Amino acid sequence: MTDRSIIIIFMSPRSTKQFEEIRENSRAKILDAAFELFARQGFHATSINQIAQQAGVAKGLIYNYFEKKEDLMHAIVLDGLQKSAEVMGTIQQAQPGKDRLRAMLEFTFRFLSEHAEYNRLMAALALQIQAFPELADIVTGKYNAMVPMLEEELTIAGHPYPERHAWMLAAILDGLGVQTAVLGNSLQLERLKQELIEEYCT
Amino acid sequence: MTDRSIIIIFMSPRSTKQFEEIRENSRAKILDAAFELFARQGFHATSINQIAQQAGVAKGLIYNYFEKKEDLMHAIVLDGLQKSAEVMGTIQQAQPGKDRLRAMLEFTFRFLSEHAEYNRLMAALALQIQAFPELADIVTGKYNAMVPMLEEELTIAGHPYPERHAWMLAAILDGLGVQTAVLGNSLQLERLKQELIEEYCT
DNA sequence: ATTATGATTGACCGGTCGGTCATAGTTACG
DNA sequence: CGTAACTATGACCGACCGGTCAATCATAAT
Repeated sequence: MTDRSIIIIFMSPRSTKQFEEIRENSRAKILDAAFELFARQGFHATSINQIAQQAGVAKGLIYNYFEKKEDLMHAIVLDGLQKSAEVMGTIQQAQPGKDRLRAMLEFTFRFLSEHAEYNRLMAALALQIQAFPELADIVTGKYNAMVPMLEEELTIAGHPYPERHAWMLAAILDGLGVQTAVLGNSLQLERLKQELIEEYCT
Repeated sequence: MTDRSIIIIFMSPRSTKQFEEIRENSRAKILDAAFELFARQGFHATSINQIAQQAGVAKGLIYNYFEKKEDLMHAIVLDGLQKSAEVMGTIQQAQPGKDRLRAMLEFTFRFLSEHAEYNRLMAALALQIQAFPELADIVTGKYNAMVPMLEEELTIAGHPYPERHAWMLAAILDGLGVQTAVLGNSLQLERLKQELIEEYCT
């Protein structure tokens, strides 16, 4: 058994790190293209050829990085969930109650306006979650975690009906997701945000 | 030019009325199948062959009744919009203000639980409305009409912040649509309805 | 039985789908 | 330069897509 590191150092045309960079770059190009097309047209209406073209890459290369078309969706969704989980982590540093509630609302509204496409993708996924069984538990889990979290913050904030308004707030945020997807930027998100903050964070 | 009615009366194997019944029956079978599959799997994930099989009909027959696959979607959506418009017409008979608001909520919640599939179909359509340009104006029109209508009722009902809560209420109802699609009947719609009524109709 | 009428069928069409794979391209060492 | 190690290509595959249409079926008056 030869020492693999020596083989790599002495025989490989590029360093491991160089290959990793190349791979990461190609993978990102493919995921970006797939994300944009899935969000705009939906999963089934988007073909692998389209993704390859948009990414500026040959079709076959996609299958060097992802086994099936479905795996593109998985990677996109999991990436997004992880990023939003990171943000939620930083939000936990805010003072519980009205401050944290405000931070959540600020984040959600910024997300709605800056990442409308991801929002649309997730909404479409939610409606067809049974077609992506490997994502089903994760997504429904996030859904179910939302209401109790809001209820706790409302309680701390001293809201008179924390239970009732927790699910209302959750439904409002989901509904805004759909409405931005349908009506686009004709929705005055900034104004709505201020009114929600006034209603729940003052 | 021969008299066409005489030709029909004396030469046709079946009366005009019989033919109409046959056509209406077949059309309904096809639309029912298409509706169920579109709602469950989405438009692009559903093939004409599948629809034909589910309807118990040959593929070719579908094209006697509808020019393109898209037209099936159009017919389904327009049928649904018309039915809901009829219900909304009867709701207008209720006393403006809290009574009418309650009637709207009762209808919406009954619709959510009894026609969850149609709700899911419409939500999915809303997210991809640009793929059905002929429906875009109609659907966005319904969307835009919702908030002012709620605002008027809230005003009459004497709500302190009718404008703010009109869009909140609209968002809540949209959000519940998504949530029922994702979480199914684990959502306790009846309880949520009672709480909304208590919040806005008492 | 024949006929006219319109509903119904399913083999068939060109095209596109997701996915494969033999081949080519790129680079850095010996 | 030749070779090793890996990325990248696109022609190609069988399956299935939406859509067509000549042929068949069912009926009821003659």
